[in-house]
Amino acid sequence: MPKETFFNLPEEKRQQILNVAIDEFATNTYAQASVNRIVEKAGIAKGSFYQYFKSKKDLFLYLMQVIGEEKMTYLAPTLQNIHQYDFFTCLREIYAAGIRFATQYPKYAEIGKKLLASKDTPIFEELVDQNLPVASQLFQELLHQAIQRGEIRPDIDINLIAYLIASINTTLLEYYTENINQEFDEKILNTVEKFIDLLRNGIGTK
Amino acid sequence: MPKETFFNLPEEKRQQILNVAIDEFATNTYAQASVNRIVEKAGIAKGSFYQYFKSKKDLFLYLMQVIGEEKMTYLAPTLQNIHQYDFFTCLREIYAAGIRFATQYPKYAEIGKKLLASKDTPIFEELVDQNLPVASQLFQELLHQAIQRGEIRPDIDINLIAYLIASINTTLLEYYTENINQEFDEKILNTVEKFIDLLRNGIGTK
DNA sequence: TGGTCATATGACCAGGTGGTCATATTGTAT
DNA sequence: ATACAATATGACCACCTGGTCATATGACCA
Repeated sequence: MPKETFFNLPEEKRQQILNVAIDEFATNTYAQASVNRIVEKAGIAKGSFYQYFKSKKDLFLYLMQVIGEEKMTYLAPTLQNIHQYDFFTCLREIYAAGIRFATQYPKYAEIGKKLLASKDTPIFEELVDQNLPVASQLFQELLHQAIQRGEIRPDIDINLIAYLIASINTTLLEYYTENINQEFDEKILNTVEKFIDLLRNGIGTK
Repeated sequence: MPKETFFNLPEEKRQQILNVAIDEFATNTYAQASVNRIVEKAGIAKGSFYQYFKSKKDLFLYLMQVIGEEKMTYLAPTLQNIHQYDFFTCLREIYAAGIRFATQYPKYAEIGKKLLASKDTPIFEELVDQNLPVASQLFQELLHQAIQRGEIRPDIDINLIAYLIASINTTLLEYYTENINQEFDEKILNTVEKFIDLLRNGIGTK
């Protein structure tokens, strides 16, 4: 958590610092991101930075919290109605929410991607420790319920499929940020639809 | 390319240096890997390193070449008989070859994974420039042929599915290195089979 | 005016990085 | 034994890193 000094800052300056930090972490890994560059771009003294944050890690963890909360506002509506829909509808909604989030905050998505790409680094462990519900676990639960309701073949490997579905989320995002920049939601969601169809005919009851 | 001096080295010493380097790049990203650590662990002087290699990049690119060649010997048999089998058999063979390779040389696989995880870094561009045939392109071609032979629904999005299939390769590998260390080939290949089944019922002609 | 307190500052630190280079050591051919 | 080239060496370089700290600034209050 940032120090009180940071929250006492005028709104404008605080946002400026956060924006610069977001840029830095969206462009570089946690390890490669540089406090020196951040203070330079933000136009503050090195010493000031350490009046606001305990450390580079402190800033990053705070950023992750902000991003996480923001993402939750996108996911919450879906997660609340999760029992009203069948598995594939849920899945589509979750993917769609993720894509809307990434479209709205591409830099946040980039930071998340960079983080996932750098597992096995200390900062990653620290984050999942305090942020237990990894995506894959959510999908495992959904799959389990879907099987009980007879929506999905009971002979699938839940762990594997959940892992696959979770990673496809990232992959779909990557695919679109690489191949089709700035396209409209419609076309993106159309692709999600295609993928869900593929998945349904694969693991759904016929 | 390493300097001639490196290749004049006695076999044993040369291998020792390579092994240490492989360890270093399997444990760290290219950016995080340290020449200082390498020379220390290899028991050679810093100056000697730069008698053998033009730079850190020189060593890494050479390593990638060695790894690439090694992987090709695993893939070559499959790629040669590529026209004799249907799409899904080809796919299974390619996945299987990849998994056998990763089982045999887990450190090579780790280096490859680290590299893929750090796209958008200069070294990555440099590598794909001289190493054109990215996996996804191979799958695109296979899909195209399979559609012409009527093995696959013609209405799929080839780009997307190829990208998905390519990335699943990495994902499957990750899944197994994370969840089931040191299992026997049989079980791993069993999972590949499951996944291919899933894919077939999704995009195959019924 | 003087005192107090939160904040701002940048020189500085120890420790790392990739890379260089003058010098020392070795092997070999004469 | 001598000469010459190939190789080995580690002190050194400039530059970077995250983090510290004594000092300066300025706002508010008495």
